[in-house]
Parts: sequence; C-alpha cells; structure tokens
Amino acid sequence: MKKILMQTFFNRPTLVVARGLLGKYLVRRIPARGGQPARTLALMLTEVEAYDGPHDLASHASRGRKTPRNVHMFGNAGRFYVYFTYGMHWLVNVVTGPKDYPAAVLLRAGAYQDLKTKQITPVTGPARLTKFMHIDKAQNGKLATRATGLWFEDRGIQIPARAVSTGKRVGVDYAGPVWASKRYNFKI
DNA sequence: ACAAGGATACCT
DNA sequence: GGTATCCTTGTC
Repeated sequence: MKKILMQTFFNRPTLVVARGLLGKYLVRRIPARGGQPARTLALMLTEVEAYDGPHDLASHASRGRKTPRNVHMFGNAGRFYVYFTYGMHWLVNVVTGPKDYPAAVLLRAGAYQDLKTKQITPVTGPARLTKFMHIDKAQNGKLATRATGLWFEDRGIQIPARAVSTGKRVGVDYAGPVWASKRYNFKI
C-alpha cells in the first residue's frame, strides 16, 4: 500500500504534520544521466522538527518575509523549502499550514532499506539526509509531487505513540528561552 | 574540540 | 562596504 501524501496532509497544524511524518517515506526519483540508469530512493522518516509561525524565533520566518531566502515558508502547504547553511550543507523542509502562515517541518533523519540485501541504513542528520537523497536548491519551492521527483508516501506503517519521543529542537539556543525550549522535535 | 565553507542578516 | 552568524558534518 503506497499512497502519495497530498496537500491536504500538509495543510494542517505544523505539529500535527510533524508527528504524522514519522514513519512516512520521502521518495526520490533520480533521472538517468551520464549512462547511469534512473533509480528511486525511499527513506522512512525517523526524526523531524517543526517551525511554527511568524513568532517562532528559531524559524527563518521570524524576521518577516522581507528576504528572498524564506519566501517559500509563506507559501502554500506541500512545497519544499530548501536552504544552504554552514557553507556546505543543504537542509530540506516541507511547508505546512495555510498560505501566508509561515511554518515548515525540517527533515532530520530517516532509515533506508536496501531492496536486495534488506540491510537497513540509518541516515542521521539533516545534511546527510539531503546528500543521500540528492536534494539541493533545484527542489526549493517545488511541490512535493511525483512530477518534482521528490514526494512523500504513506506505506502503511503506523508509529505508536509510545515509540515517539519529543525534545527540544537542535541548535536553536539563540531563539531565546521560550522558543528554544519548545518540544518541537519528534523522533522514533 | 574545531575547521571548513559560503550565503545571509544586519550593521555602518 | 564589513562582519558575525548559521536548524552541520567530518576529522582531528
């Protein structure tokens, strides 16, 4: 059972979407090039983080929509917000909630299963995730659909509540005590 | 423990 | 114009 997640999934409160993404699959279709055949990668998400609204001081949207980088956070749900940081890393978010309400879920970790060997490889860290899935600025602002080559699927896996832990978001001490202490990080 | 690396934000 | 910072990782 594979069901592509549509905009209705993402157009909900950011925390609900974040929790709901655990156990869902991020799927990447990599087109053939340079003699290499096309291939499809599927990564089950195991850690995500919510950035919720214009007042969230940990969010790129907290300083308003005056800069070109964060415009997609204000867009409609189900689009990717991909940005470059630390001089070398791409990080990917999926935009949530209604248009003009800046919110997104950062994808931080997943698990990959090799179809032949059945071997499961953890992919931990948001920049390792984008590197593994071949995500960069080309996907920024694109809708999460098959046409984009990057989308989400529900493959029928349910993550029970007892398997989910929440915690503070990573690396957001600068956001002040209120927002830095929000338990907006969800992991299996 | 810290360098790498480059865009961004926020000054002057 | 300058410069401190950044939702990190790899290697020390």
